[in-house]
Formats: sequence, C-alpha cells, structure tokens
Amino acid sequence: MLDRAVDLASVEGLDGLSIGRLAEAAEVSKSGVATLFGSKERLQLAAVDAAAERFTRVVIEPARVEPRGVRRIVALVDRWIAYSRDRVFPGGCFFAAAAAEFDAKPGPVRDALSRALDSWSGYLAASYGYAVAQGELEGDPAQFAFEATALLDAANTRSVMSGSSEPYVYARRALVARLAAAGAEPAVLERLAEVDDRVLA
Amino acid sequence: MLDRAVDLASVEGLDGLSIGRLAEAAEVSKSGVATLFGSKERLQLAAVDAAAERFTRVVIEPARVEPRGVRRIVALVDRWIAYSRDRVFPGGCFFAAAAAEFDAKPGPVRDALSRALDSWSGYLAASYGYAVAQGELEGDPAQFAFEATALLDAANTRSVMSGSSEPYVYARRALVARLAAAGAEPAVLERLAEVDDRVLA
DNA sequence: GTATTTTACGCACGATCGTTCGTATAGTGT
DNA sequence: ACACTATACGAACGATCGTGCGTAAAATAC
Repeated sequence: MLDRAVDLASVEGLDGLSIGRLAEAAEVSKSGVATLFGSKERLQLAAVDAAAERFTRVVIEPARVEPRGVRRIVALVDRWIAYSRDRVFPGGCFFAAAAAEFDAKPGPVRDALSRALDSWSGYLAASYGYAVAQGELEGDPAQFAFEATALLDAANTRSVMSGSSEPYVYARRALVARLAAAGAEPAVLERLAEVDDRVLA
Repeated sequence: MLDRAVDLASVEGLDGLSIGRLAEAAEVSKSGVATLFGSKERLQLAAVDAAAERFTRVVIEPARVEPRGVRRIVALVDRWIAYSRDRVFPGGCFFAAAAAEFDAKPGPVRDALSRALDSWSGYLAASYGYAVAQGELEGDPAQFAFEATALLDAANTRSVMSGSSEPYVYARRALVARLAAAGAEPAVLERLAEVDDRVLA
C-alpha cells in the first residue's frame, strides 16, 4: 500500500498524490485509504517514512559491507547512482522531488523531509570524518557532503528530465576528481571511475 | 499579472498555481485570467517565459559587463547566488522548483523548462569555452556547467528549506576550488571568495 | 460461541478545480 | 456617430479534491 503511495508520489509529487488516485491504483475504496491514514498529511508523512526505508535498504545497507572511510563513501555514491539510474522510485529520487516541492511550504511534511535529508547528508559527512581520521582524506566533511549530494541530485534531475544516463557520467567524473583532490588512493576510486553503460529502461 | 503568476508558482509549484488563486491575488475575476490565457497549460507556459525573462534580467545581463571568459563565469555565478539569496522569486529559484516538479511529467511544459535550463547551462558552458580558448582555464565546458549548476541548485534548495544562508558559503567554496583547480588566476576569484554575510529577509 | 474492536465500505458533504457559456463594457476603425 | 472587436465579467458546468458519518464484515479477545 505504502509502496504504491511513494511510487505515485515520486511521479505526481507528494502534494499531487491524491487519496482518490491512490485508492484506484491500490484497487481499494477511497474511504478505505482515508480511514487508514486519517488525513492527507498523515499519508504524506507515512510516505516519507516508507521512502526513507526503501532508500536505506537500497543505498545505505549495501554500502555497509565496505569498511568505514573512503571505501564506504565510494560505495555509497556508487549505490546512490544505481538507485537513481534504476528508478527505484519510478519518477527518480523521491527526496529530490519532494524537497524541491516542499522547501517553501513550512509544516510537518517539510520538517520530516528535512530530517531525512539531514540524515543522509550527515551519514555521508560522518563517513568522510572517518576517512579523515584514518588519514585517507583531508578537508571538511560537511563541505564534501554538500558537494556530493549536490552532484547526485543534479544527475538525478537531469537524467529524469532528459531520459539520458549521461548526467551520471558527469557526476561520476566530478566525484572522482573531488575525492582524488582530497587525497584518495586511485585504487579505491576505480569503482566510481568505471562507466556503467547499462541502458535505461 | 505574469509577475504574480511566477511569484505564486515559485512557492505553490507550477502545477499548484491555480487559476482561482491567481485571480484572487491579482484582484481580478477568475474568468478574467481564464480568457486571458485560454487554458492552464498556456498559463504555465507563459509563466515559464516570464520567469526566464526575469532570470535573464537579474542574472545574465548584469554579468555581461564582464569580459568573456573566467571573469564572466565568476560574475554569472556571483549573480546567481545573489538571485537565489535575495529571493528574486519568493520561493527560491523558479526553475529549480519547476524542473524537479515536471521532470517526470512529459509534455509542452516540461519541454519549455528543459529548453530554458539548457539555455542557462549552455551559456555557462560557452563562457567556459571562451575561457579555455583564451588559455584562462582547462577542462570540459559541459562538465563544468553540470557541476556549477548542480552546486548552485543545491545551495538554493538547501537555503530555502532551512532558511539559512550557509549553503551559499558551501557553494562558493566549492566553485572557487573548482575554478582554481582548472587554472584560474586567484585574483579573478576574489569576488567569489568574499563571503557575503548579508542576512536573509 | 459470544462480545468487542478493528477495518473497509458506500455515500454524501462542502470546497475547489479547469473550462465554457452569454453578456455588458471598453476600446478601435472608419 | 456607428459598427465592430476585444476584454472582463458573473454564473454555472462536471469533475475531483479531502473529510466525516453510519454500517457491514472481519478479525480479535474472552
């Protein structure tokens, strides 16, 4: 049920996700989903939670197999690009779309999105902090997290907009250069440097 | 009239811009704006055009006073940050919001947005091309345009979301480092390196 | 097996959506 | 002065929105 909600929201927008269309897509009655969630806002909040779970499962957890530090950063970025490219959400990254939609609309939904984004950015920064502590990289973790999420979000939006996978190549190149400039060993960057020419669906 | 439309759309979204609320905001009748634009889609297209005009006036034209090359790139980026920080559109950059909203919705509106974004990105890339031709910078112009727009868009969204101007500091730092790594003279980067601590409204 | 809670339902409400009429007013050309 | 065009209007259309109510079925508790 929530899976349909987030899939729909990633295309129609978190606000355009109507309780009637969701009911139709899930083949239940309109009042069925209304009583389930109580209100539209609670549905939106539930969708944000469900999207965060899917994101963690697809991006974070697979990257945990790599040791803390640069290797994990590379794995995170690599998984994120695959997550966007494979359209884990049919309309591209759920959070990139929802953040742009709600950034100027104060309220509980925006707060929940802000927390989720901070969590992702913070995890990236913490990983960078480990890398610095281990002498693998140098620089400001928060600065890196800003740049990395900026490049990934841009690749996502550009790719969804154009239907091309070229933006991911730009993002990969930029991130490899960024990490190399911060002192990363070339060997650990190979995974990012490999161009994955898998065709989009 | 169109000014109100784009202001409203930058906050409510280009789809959330309803013909009724626009009429109320402009203090005219609902059917007044309906007959003026004909349909909602034509209103959206007109809003995109009006937003592009405002963008050109506020970002592109002021930067034209600088000579082609690095100096103009620095001016463009500097004006863009001011354009976002000063909330030339009350909800932050109109195009960043509209692009994320329509990237998964095919149609004339998405096409118009795509053209506008390509035009901006292309202008940035062309400026970089001049810089390369003049020996001021090295590297791929399209790659730079991708990175620069990614950093600027991210700074915009993060700032609108949090109400802070800190993201602009991150974007400035990243762009200065990026241009320096591409061979820019430190002197021309001063304008970007200056931290503008003007408080947000 | 009965009682109680939960869940989903049909239905209807008021509000707002985009759009289309017929009409009155303002402006223009001659 | 007159005919004509363009513009803005009120009103209403069907559609969809989010939400609340009363009820029947299903799950759970005892």
